[in-house]
Amino acid sequence: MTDKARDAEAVSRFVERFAAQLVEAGMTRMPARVFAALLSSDSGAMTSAELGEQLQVSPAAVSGAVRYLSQQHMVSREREPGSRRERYRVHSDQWYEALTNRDAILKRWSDSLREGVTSLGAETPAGRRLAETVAFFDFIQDELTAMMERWREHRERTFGQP
Amino acid sequence: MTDKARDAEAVSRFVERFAAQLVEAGMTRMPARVFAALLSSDSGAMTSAELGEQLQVSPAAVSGAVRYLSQQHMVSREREPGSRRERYRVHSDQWYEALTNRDAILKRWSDSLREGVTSLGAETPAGRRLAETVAFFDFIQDELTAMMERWREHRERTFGQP
DNA sequence: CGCTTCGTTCAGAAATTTGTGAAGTTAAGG
DNA sequence: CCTTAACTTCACAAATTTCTGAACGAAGCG
Repeated sequence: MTDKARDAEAVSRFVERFAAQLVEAGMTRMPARVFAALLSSDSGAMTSAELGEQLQVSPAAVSGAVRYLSQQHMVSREREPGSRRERYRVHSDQWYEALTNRDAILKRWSDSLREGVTSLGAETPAGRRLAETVAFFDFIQDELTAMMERWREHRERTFGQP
Repeated sequence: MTDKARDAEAVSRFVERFAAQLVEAGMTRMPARVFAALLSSDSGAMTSAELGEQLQVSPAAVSGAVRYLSQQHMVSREREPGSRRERYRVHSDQWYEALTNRDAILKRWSDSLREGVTSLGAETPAGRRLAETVAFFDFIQDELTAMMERWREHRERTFGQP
């Protein structure tokens, strides 16, 4: 068994294992696998063909997964200049990005809950519970922002330049 | 249309709307609907029969949803003493609980990633990326704990006793 | 103790989701 | 321009998930 083969096997084992964890946490399978594969590639970027081969799936499946992932800001696409190949990349601070984008979801929850407070009546017990929930989400939102800022600092201190 | 009927309609509208948001964020439909229903009830607790009626689903569906929700620590079960009815309850700090339990997931991710660092080699570029990801999650974990503590304080100041 | 009322579990039907193959689109290279 | 390579899109097949109805189990009440 060559070094290269050994690596491929180790990589694959990690990819599938980690992807399974992501799935368990609510992510769909193919995007999870693609993301894990990118995360464990040395360059941090792979072409559609490479992904298809590693994961043993069709180009169509890769395409779908990648579309989903870029909507979620979990990968970015790059065109290799002067080639029809496209590369999909994870940045090392990709989780940071992804988490930041959860803000949008929290915002919508807040809005929806606020409507609930109005329509159920701010004076009713249910209204009060919803109001408290709104307060929680607003609090979390502010805290998340601050937390991400601290991470950026922490990261620079620990790993060098941004 | 009586006051009660009007309320029921307004409640239902909110429940379905908010549940839809939860679904959009990855939650399964029935648990989302049950949770939203509990959240917008005045007492914060409902019986299986009440949930079934409000949501127009079978007892079996309620049972399944509730099982899921209590595994996720998003509702608690109460036995009404001297009755075969069971009540399912959301606490006002239920989100706090739920988020705290996400820690377990983060922990498993960290562990899985650490394995990845070892098996891919800490000196490889991929290994370094994974190591940075581990650092991120560990950071988040600590921050979450602190954040939840701050929320408890904030909540007491704003809404009165714990 | 049996009756009755809730709740749970389980097998299966229905609906949704997921991935494939094939056709379509865009853009590089001769 | 025409060819070819790469990705995307679409219709469909397969697998999975989700909810129901029915049978079962436990616990109060007469």
